[in-house]
Amino acid sequence: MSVTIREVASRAGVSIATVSRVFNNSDPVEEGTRARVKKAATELRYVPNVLGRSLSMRRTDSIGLLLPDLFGEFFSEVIRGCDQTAQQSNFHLLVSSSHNNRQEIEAALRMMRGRVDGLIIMSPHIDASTLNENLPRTLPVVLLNCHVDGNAFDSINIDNRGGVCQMVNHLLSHGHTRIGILKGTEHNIDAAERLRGYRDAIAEGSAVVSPDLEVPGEFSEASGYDAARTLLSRNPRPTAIVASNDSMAIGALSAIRESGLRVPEDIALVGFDDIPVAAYITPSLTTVNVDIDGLGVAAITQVIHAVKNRNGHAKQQSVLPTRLSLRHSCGCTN
Amino acid sequence: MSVTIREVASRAGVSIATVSRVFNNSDPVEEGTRARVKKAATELRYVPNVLGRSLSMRRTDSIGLLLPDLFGEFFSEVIRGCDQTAQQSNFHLLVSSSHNNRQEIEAALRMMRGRVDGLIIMSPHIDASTLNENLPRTLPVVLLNCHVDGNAFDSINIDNRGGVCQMVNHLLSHGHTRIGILKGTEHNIDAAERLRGYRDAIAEGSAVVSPDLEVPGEFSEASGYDAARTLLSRNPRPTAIVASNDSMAIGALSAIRESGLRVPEDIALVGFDDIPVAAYITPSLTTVNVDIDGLGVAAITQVIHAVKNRNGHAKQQSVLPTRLSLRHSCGCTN
DNA sequence: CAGCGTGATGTAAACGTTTACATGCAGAAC
DNA sequence: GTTCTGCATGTAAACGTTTACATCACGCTG
Repeated sequence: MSVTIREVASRAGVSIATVSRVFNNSDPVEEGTRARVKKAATELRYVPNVLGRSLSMRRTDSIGLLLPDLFGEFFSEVIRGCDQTAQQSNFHLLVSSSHNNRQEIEAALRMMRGRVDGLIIMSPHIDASTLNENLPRTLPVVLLNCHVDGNAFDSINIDNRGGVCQMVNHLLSHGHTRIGILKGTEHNIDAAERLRGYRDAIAEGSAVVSPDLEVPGEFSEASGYDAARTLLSRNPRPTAIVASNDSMAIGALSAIRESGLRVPEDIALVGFDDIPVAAYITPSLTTVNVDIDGLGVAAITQVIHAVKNRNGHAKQQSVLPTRLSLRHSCGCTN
Repeated sequence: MSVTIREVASRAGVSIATVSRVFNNSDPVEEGTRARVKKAATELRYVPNVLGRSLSMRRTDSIGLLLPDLFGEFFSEVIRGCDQTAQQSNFHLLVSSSHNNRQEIEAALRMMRGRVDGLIIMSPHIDASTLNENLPRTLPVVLLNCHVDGNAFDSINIDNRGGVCQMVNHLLSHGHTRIGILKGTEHNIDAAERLRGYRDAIAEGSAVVSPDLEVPGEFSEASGYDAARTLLSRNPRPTAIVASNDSMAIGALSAIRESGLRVPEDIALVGFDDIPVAAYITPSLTTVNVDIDGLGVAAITQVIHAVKNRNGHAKQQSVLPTRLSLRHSCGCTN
């Protein structure tokens, strides 16, 4: 029942083409006519219908964002980074989350189809064939922390392995040789890469290698708490613990306290992500810093670039570096 | 360049109407024709264009979600609750965030127009006239934690005032009479209501009333840290601190520790929201529990109900109750 | 004065669907 | 053998825009 371009045209005594021209500044329109059209439009409270516009122009000015299950501060930051950057370029964000298996992702991909000009996908469950089968080849896609082979798609990854390597080396330099890890969610690519960094650095540093030192978890505070209790019951006990993310580290800290041990005096503890709260807990958490906000910004920038080039640009795979945020929980004293 | 219903029709040797009927199960189609159409569609990898569909059907199957600046775990939870519930009803979520003044909100409202069948708005900067001027009267809207007079819109609010009242009463029952508050972001309705709860309970409980005990902040860990330092420098010092949310409480905890005081022995500390991390910090944080996820679920449920009734239903204003999560930081020992 | 460019506007065909209505055809009822 | 009923399908008009092309008036050039 909303007012259309036709009603504005008839009230202003012009054709619909002229109204369109006024609203898009696409062709010169005489000053008097322009004023009449504008007047008619405001009187009728006319707002152009985006659907008709999109259908005609074959673009939607929206970017889709496919996320896994949301938790913690991490995704707030990603979404914030994406949305702000998108807005600056006059794009909108279509967010869809909680896709935890291939079927759900395929459904989500099909849903997005036609609704968006480009897509950012952050999902551990995606692979190249799923993408190729469910997406038109002309749709720009940026993969965020996905594990997809080849260079057919733009991708941005965090240097998970490198970050953990650095961190383990740091612990080694503190003199630790028996270092445990609280693993992240199974089949999650971040979790797998962080574990790989741990194993590589442990092996290279000639520290103790033992399956007993690797405990499963799933990125939440609760699972960090449980996993740490398991690790603390090992004999001999590790003298340092690497948590696969900060939330798990916070859960672990609680478990360590409960068992009567002190951090970092009796046991060192480190995390990954550097979420804001990491600096404020006691002891402050040594962790691997990731520029989360920057991740979202980079992804949007890249996908918009692709949209403007009609996906004809050279695809680019990049890895975002990480750096250590050294605080107290590892035994550093600054 | 994507394949349309017309190409499927011609390949299957039928009219476009029949193809549409097959895809929508809207009218009976003979088994043989149906099979031919399906075959042609899969061969061509046909996917119906949602824009054409929406234009014709006059619905988009999307719900808009307007949020203020995102921070912390809170909004992740809200978005998660909304998205999951929306998906169950085959709706999508169009998220737009970071609207911190009236102009940005109006722009966002206009952007959403035509793109969504219903709208959830969470913004401290909204008022009834802004809504009426920028939205068609037929568009279902649910206001989340907004401060809009009258009963023209559906709304869901958290019982901010009641939650803080309960909490202050609890502190009074611990024997505290000099209780400070770290205030939330200025002009934010949640912040204002929580402050009101504090003042009312303090007055009613005959505790110390003083402007010195109210310190400004803005809902982040950093501002909680700063505000707590200010409060600790008061003479006499408060024996209990109410933070306007958990993030501020965490910042405050860090400041209190630095000053050499113990929580809860020397000073009690409480928060608001009950974000997951609250249970895992040391001492565990006594806070006002809000069913964040439930907030999103309720909002989506209500807006979808409105969409299905073409916004002709009786509007409903509801207040979500809160309850205390008693842990260690207030001096409780369980 | 013929011819021509130019600026302002209108006309109508896209864009990809859904759907009311029309058509055709087979079998049943009379 | 009509007429009626009902099913399967086709036709064409929406839905609300943008835009290529056509039209027309006007002033300028040669």
